[in-house]
Amino acid sequence: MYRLDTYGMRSAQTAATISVLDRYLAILDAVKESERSTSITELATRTNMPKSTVSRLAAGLVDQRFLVRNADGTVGLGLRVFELGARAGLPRRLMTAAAPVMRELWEATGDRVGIWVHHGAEMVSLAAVAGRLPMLPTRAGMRSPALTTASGKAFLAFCADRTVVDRLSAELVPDAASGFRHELDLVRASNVATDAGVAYPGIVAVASPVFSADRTVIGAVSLAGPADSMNAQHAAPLVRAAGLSMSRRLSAA
Amino acid sequence: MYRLDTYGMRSAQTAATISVLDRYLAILDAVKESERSTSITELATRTNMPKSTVSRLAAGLVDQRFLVRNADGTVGLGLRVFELGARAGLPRRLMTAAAPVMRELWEATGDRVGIWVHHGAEMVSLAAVAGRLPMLPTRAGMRSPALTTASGKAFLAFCADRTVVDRLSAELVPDAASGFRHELDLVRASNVATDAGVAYPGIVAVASPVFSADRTVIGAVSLAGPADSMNAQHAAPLVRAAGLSMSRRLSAA
DNA sequence: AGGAGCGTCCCACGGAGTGGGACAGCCGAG
DNA sequence: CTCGGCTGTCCCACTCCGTGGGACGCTCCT
Repeated sequence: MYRLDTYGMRSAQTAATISVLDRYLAILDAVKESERSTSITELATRTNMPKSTVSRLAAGLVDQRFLVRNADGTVGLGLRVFELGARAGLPRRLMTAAAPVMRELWEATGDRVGIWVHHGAEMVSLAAVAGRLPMLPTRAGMRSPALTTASGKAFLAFCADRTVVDRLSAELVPDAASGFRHELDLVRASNVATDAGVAYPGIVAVASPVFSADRTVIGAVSLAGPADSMNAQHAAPLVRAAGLSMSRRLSAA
Repeated sequence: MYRLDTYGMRSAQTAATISVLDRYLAILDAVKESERSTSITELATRTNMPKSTVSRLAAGLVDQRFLVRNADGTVGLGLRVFELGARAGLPRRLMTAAAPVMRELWEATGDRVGIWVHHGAEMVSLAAVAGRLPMLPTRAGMRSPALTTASGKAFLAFCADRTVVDRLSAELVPDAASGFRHELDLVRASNVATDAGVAYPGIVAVASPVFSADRTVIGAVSLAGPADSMNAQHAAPLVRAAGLSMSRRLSAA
């Protein structure tokens, strides 16, 4: 394993040697990705591994209850991943700090409230409170593109790591990239980012960054509602206040 | 690897060959178990592995963001375990079915409400409400002994798999075991189990089973409060109703 | 400087993981 | 009933990846 393959390997292929861990996690991811429970054969195709290997590895994961085996032979995510996930430090701290604030925001607006953290090219939802009106499936563990969503922009605007922003905006054509930079400037000035139906048509979202004690962004709080009933201008101060409040509570603890 | 060691291995030791997966998961568990973030050396002692091995394996887990590396070199659980955990099927379905009911129960009583599923000799908490936000686990992933807690007894009383009950009650001295069986009979008759300070001193808990569509128990809902301010007799009907309501919602979806 | 602690890296060794293929069970079609 | 196609599992020779003692570099104390 290991990042550098000391001997140059010719030919395309995947190469770069795959460790056992990669295989196990590929299986877990494949299971996660599929909405319902998954058959071994399906996993084999999705992960590009021999069926026999998947069978063996999956059996190991089942033994450890990272997967559960259903009566029909398919597998789903097991209890153990839940136990682990529920203990992940950063999400927990953010969530406990955010919970009461999210609720206040929800009571004040009735719209969908969510908290997000950044990962790669996406934002990962930690928790969401459903709004009263039309619902896109928003739930914990869900991902949304960082570049286009309000929460993503709120995060990126304050992201200290320039390389992250550069890498993401590299996918844009030059003038879109400069427009994007400009937008981030505005976000920095106002502490709120907005998305008016770009990421999800008909839905307006407003988001504000959340900072940890050392003043680095760790996520964003967002408010989203139908374009016709929600007013971004009106919501902005509320969301900004929520972001600030979460940051304060996070530092306090 | 594999369960049966075909050749008898003499001497004590651990033996029984340990697979890579076991090692990885031992590390994850060790990290989970410790409240705060953990050093590599500490993990090495806790898991009984050479430091060098732990370092390498942990690095792999960090690469995959199953662990996060803090500035001081310690590690904690990463975002990825959270993402996985948030998608585990059974907990999710139970939680979404349970959330509104838990909230009602909380509003009616003000006491601590939790839902639990069974695993081995313990009950695992899926979610606990102290605040008003549904779906925000206060202390999810926590474990309690199945034998002594209200939720454990509520589950065991209806557990179709006799071997589970037998195996657990095997640890009791004979007359305690028969007393336990008798108590389970009462639970079956009333649909509620009670624990008055045995598992946790000064705390009274009442629990009721939750059934899936096929009428098998999958967990329990519990209500817990301080012994002096909570009345088990009074709470019982509410908890029983909550259990029924959850079961109904679970079958409906 | 010296020492004690940490985490990482190196690399010869060997056992653990690999996966093609045989196999058994379960359907629905012929 | 028998066939073919579909599952998931098991076997086992081959080999490659994980192993871990020990060297190393680092940061803190004393």
